[in-house]
Amino acid sequence: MLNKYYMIFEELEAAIRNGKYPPETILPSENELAEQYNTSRETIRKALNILSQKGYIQKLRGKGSLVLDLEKLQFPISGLVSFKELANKMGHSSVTIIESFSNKKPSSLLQKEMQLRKEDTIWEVFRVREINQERIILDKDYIVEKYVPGLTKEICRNSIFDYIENELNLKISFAKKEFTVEEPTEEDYNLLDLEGFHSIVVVKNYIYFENATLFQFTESRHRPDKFRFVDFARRNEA
Amino acid sequence: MLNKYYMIFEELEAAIRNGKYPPETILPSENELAEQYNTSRETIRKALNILSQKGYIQKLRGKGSLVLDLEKLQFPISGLVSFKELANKMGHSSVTIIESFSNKKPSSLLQKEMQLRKEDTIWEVFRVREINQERIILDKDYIVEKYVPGLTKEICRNSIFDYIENELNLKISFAKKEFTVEEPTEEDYNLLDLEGFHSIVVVKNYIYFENATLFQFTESRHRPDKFRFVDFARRNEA
DNA sequence: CAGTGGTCTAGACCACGCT
DNA sequence: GCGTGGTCTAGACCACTGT
Repeated sequence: MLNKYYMIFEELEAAIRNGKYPPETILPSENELAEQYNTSRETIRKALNILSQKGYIQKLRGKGSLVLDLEKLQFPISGLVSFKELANKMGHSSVTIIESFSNKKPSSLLQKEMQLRKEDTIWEVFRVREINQERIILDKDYIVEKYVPGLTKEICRNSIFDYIENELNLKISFAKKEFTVEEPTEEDYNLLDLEGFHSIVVVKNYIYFENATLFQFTESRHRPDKFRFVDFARRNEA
Repeated sequence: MLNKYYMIFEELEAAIRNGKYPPETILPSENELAEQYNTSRETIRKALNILSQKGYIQKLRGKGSLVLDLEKLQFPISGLVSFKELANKMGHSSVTIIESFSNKKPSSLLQKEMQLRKEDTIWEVFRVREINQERIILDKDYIVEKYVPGLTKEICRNSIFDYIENELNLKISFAKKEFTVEEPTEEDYNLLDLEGFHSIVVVKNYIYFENATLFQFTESRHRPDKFRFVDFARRNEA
């Protein structure tokens, strides 16, 4: 990003992360920051708002911006993050196995759910994520071909998000996520290491571009013992 | 709220919800809205940003603010919502049963986790939520007495959040939520209707006031078949 | 009281989409 | 070229916290 306020956010984020501004301390005031970064107060406030939304700081009227304790509140898991990005951040040794890769007409259910035209085709990609030699996650991706052309097995072995954003230069913007718990299917038992488990966590993801077109539906099936989702929520997201 | 921008947000939200601005249409431009509401464009933009964060609209450069399909994206479940608020919105017939209500010294684990002083005491409230005559959810609340004095069984039968916000006039600000799946405990089997279920969804909630003090820890244990969590996430929360 | 964050303004320039 | 949203500014006034 080349925005001033986003760059300032990133600098402050880094400064908090590397301990320049430790938890329980107060950031320099908005006026001071405006001087330091040679900008206006409103621009500083945009940067601080992002920090606040992400749970880095709490603003205190008349006092300043309090740095929150990352240990207690942080979570690289929230928001829109791909498995690749996540595994990297967590430092796990992980392997992705392509179980199947095909281009087909969508099922009528999927066609309805993704509001596809009759002639539209999709990439169907099933991937198993192995962590420490155990098959933990089954990702079933359904991607609209006309929006994401040229997909290959090799790309799926890396990161589909990376391909979309850095090769195709398309901008992923928002997603609806839905979490439920179900009984494992035959497929789950075949593809994952589920000995002794009687349930599976299902995360359905509807993923949209900046222009509000739905281009991908992903069903992510997690072995329950390895599933953990952490979220930071503000009561009034003003 | 008496802020201009928040009132404008609420009006626009209502207008979208009651169909004045249907899905797939474009809102009046920021300049038009600024005139209509007799305010400046930046103030309008603050209102629109809230709509955007909540998944009501998608801003399209050069075009306008597109109204998104609530049916597809909405979910009164995200964020910080109490069971009471939720049950009301969903229109379920629900009953809250107080299993236990006591004031005690916290366990050493809880004392550490909530950063309490030696002399601090807590309210410990166990509540079972019954939906359609089935005991579905066990809520275990631990509330710091010095911050939330005067709690009673009767209040717990209604809404603790309501008491805190409207009687004590304290402002709940943010929370960290953590979702996992565990094996049910003896307690779960005793208090909930779990015949045939072998897992339980555990939601841990750390809840903070506006001044960043942690005043409540809640462990919410859900029967897996009735659990559903929906989230709307933007990739860059700017 | 001085300093902090919260709100609001009026105007500027830019990048983008459309026609 | 015109209208859209995206960014940025310089300044104002308010509410709150501390001394």
